[in-house]
Amino acid sequence: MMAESPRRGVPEATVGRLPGYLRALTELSETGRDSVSSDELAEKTGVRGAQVRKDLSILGSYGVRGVGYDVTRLSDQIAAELGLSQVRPVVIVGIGNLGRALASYSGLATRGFRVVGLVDNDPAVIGSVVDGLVVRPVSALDTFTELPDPVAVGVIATPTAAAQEVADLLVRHGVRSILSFAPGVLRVPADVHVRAVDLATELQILAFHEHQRELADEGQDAG
Amino acid sequence: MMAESPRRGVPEATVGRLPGYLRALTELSETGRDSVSSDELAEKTGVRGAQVRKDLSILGSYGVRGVGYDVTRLSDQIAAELGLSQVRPVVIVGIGNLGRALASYSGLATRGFRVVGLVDNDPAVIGSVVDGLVVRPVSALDTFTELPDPVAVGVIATPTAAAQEVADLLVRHGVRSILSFAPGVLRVPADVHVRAVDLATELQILAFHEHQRELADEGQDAG
DNA sequence: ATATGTGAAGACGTTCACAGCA
DNA sequence: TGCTGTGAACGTCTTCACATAT
Repeated sequence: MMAESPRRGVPEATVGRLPGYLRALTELSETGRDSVSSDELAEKTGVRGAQVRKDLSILGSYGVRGVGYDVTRLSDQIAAELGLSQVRPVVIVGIGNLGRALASYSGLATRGFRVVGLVDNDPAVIGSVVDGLVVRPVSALDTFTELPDPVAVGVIATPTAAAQEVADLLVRHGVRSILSFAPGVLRVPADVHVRAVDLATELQILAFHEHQRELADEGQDAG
Repeated sequence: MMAESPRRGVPEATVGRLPGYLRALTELSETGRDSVSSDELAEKTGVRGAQVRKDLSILGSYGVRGVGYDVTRLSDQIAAELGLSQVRPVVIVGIGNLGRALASYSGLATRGFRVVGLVDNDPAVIGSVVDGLVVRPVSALDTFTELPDPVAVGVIATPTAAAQEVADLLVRHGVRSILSFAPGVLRVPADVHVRAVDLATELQILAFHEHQRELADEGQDAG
């Protein structure tokens, strides 16, 4: 009745920090370091040492007491946990400035992904070459989703008005992970994962804190 | 010694949802609706009704029992809470594809912000016009930070290697809110707020869940 | 001596369930 | 009757503190 594997269900909060650890470990590896302590890893990723240890212990990781963690081994383990042992193909829909920025972002290739498709519906853009790939019409989505290794992640970089339609299209083509840069909630089946990044939301959160400081300053001046 | 206002310290989780509520309310307002229930607002923002009510009660909001919330009034109240009663000036550093995408994103103007400065260090880019603004050299940052209404938020859209340097520069110019699109942790004084958006991190989190489904599928086939 | 791994405590966030009001 | 506002229950995440291992 119970699971027998060393760890069951990595907490979402931990999952959110794994990419940061992985990035720090990659940097350490490039500078030739082969061991790192939880406190140093914490310092490099902006969390506390105890948090790092808890996170890594959830993965069933083996550090060495009195020494630290083996950089290469831990790196491999986190990559495996994130499913990055295989390179994951990505398709970008909407090749405006944002789509272009994403297409040419080298951080993707170095961190487990490969952009295999660029799609747009603007005839003026279709056929142009961006970062070595020809932009294809939306109708060509099959090309990328019917491969033996089908596209895993769809990125929506279209105007807001088209986002839901594109999401529906991606879902119909079997894509189960979507990263959207459009504001608003996308309606998708329960087995599809969506992450949304919204610039205005981020700025508004910053504005809130800015505003709080203003209130605090006023309070001090006039209190 | 103690605050007397109706609410002290809005929880960070609530702050993170306020922009979503605001967006939904703006849409409702545009379609002429003047009242909305917590359940409807919840449905439009992807949270639960009880969550909406809890969040709004923290703001000291007045809904009407049996009826719902007044769209305009609630909208104004959330905008005020987020410090959006005044338009906040934004400067974007790094005018590549990403910087351009941000500069021409209409969602900023409609949601409380105004891009007042574009800055780059590439002579080939300096002097060009993007979305009605001339790109200025980094040395011109003073132009935007020494106004009577100084720049509130700096956006870092540079390559990774330049991000920390730009952050230092922004801080030196008095900017206390930074939105960074570069991977990695920026080192800033404690009174400066940083929010980081990293594409690769988002994709890796999606990859994790994709991977989990693969494991689940295998387990079902071979279990 | 040094740094991991982890139970226990504490802080934080969400959901329930219903009293209270229109 | 309908929907808000909220204490209380519940669940999740973080931090502490120290036993444990090298």
